Amino acid sequence: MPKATLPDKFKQFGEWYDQVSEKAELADVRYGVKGFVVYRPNLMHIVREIYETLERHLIADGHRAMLFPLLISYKNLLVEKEHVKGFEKEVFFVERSATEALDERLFIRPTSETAIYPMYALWIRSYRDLPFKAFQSCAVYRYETKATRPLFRGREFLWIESHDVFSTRQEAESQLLEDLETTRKTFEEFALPFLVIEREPFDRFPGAERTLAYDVPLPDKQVLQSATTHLLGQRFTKPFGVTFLSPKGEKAIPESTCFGPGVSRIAALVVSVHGDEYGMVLPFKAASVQVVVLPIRNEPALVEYARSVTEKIAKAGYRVKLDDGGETAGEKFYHWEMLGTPVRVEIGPKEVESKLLTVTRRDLRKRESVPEDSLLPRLASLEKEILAELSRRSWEWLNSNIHEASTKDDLLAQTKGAGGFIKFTFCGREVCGADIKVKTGGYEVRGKRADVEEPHALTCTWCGEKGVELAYLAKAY
RNA sequence: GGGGUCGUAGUCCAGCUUGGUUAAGAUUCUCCCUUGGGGUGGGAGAGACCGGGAGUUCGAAUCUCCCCGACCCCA
Repeated sequence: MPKATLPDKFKQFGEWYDQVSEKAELADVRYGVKGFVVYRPNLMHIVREIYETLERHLIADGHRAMLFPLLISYKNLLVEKEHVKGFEKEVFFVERSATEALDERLFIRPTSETAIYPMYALWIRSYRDLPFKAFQSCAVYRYETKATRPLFRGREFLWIESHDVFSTRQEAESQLLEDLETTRKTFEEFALPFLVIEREPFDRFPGAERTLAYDVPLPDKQVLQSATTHLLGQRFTKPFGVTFLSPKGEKAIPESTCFGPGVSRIAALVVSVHGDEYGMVLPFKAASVQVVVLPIRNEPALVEYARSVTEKIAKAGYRVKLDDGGETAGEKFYHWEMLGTPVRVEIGPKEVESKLLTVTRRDLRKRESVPEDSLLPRLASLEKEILAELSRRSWEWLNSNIHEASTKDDLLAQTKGAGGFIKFTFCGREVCGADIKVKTGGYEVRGKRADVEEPHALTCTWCGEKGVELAYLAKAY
């Protein structure tokens, strides 16, 4: 029987994650600057696929790509007060070259509102320019003081930020739902689950009027926020002087939204949610090698047949690799399992003789025999089956981590036991949320479901004041 | 923000208490032989200015101080 390569990710998630990151050659933490990691090729493939998917859906939703500079004039930071306050401690400043002070103080984008809105003020003149929907794929920088963790929390991370401007509040509101769709479709392609939760007023992005967040529990049952979409209203358009002329010729201030899917974090989800004790488990979409053809021994007859099978698969459009290295079969199995390669075709004397191929799927680690003639249709069905299986498992994982508390004692007990999300009736008050956090050892009110209405009790489960919503509580990254 | 633990080949680590030969082992990597349907076995070789700096000393991986970094616990 094959031995597990990694620790149990549910029992020792930190250790599991570090090891898979190293053994599958994902992020390299030896770069030597706190909060900054190197994205190695195996990780970059996943990252690029996530970018491709998000960008495809954003473009289908009417967005266009753009790119703003990394550095922003310090003056821009002062324009919107609440925004500054929210980011103050996390902003990197650029104030000098090696030999002299800069003419103008600059800062590195922690997010790009302050770079983008002054330009929008120049570009947007009339209602005909609206809606204006654009995004950029880039890295942003925040001086995190808490413990950093590769991909989950870094001082540099990759994301997309879309910044959309509308004539009316209604259009802006509905953009939040479009962003939800973009997230839903993207997550679906990577078999990832999520809960879309509207953040409490006291927990919003600095400057936002509404914030929807996409939360996913990791194997240690702490919750990761993977993306957010914000209704900014006139919060930025007004101070940055973005205006438009209405059809009647009246000057008006437009409404805006922004959407920020965290590509680094989504990549971390792909690794963490699907992975097992043998390494990554990737859906076809995320895999740089989708099918590996593996001669069981390095003998000419086997390699030759394996090569013909490889070519056939390649012609059908799959990313396929022939592993004709000199390692033993077992070593190769472990290697490709660590990398999460969805399908493995094993070629030995029996296969050459019978043209009956041995096909192993990574998600279930099960072998089956497939006649060579049926290989391509079987790959096509495996692609769907693996995605469906990973999706089934990951949603089951999410759902099994949603609990409900009807009394304060119940809530306290739950926070000590199961972890994950705990549903409860909340009064909506910040002081109550703060009290919960202190007394439960770090559980935070995430907010209520944004996609469905859920009935709540009359009084707050925690403090007994009037209840306003069914909220979700979780420990978060 | 507060407290704790730890930094020795790419990786995991012994040595440190009690300073003193060439810093040991495993894994990894290269080559040879062997083996081959779940990490074969053997041999040869490569790889470490012991996290950085300063100090104590005839002599520092080992003792002292500062800095950097990592991990864990608590707010």
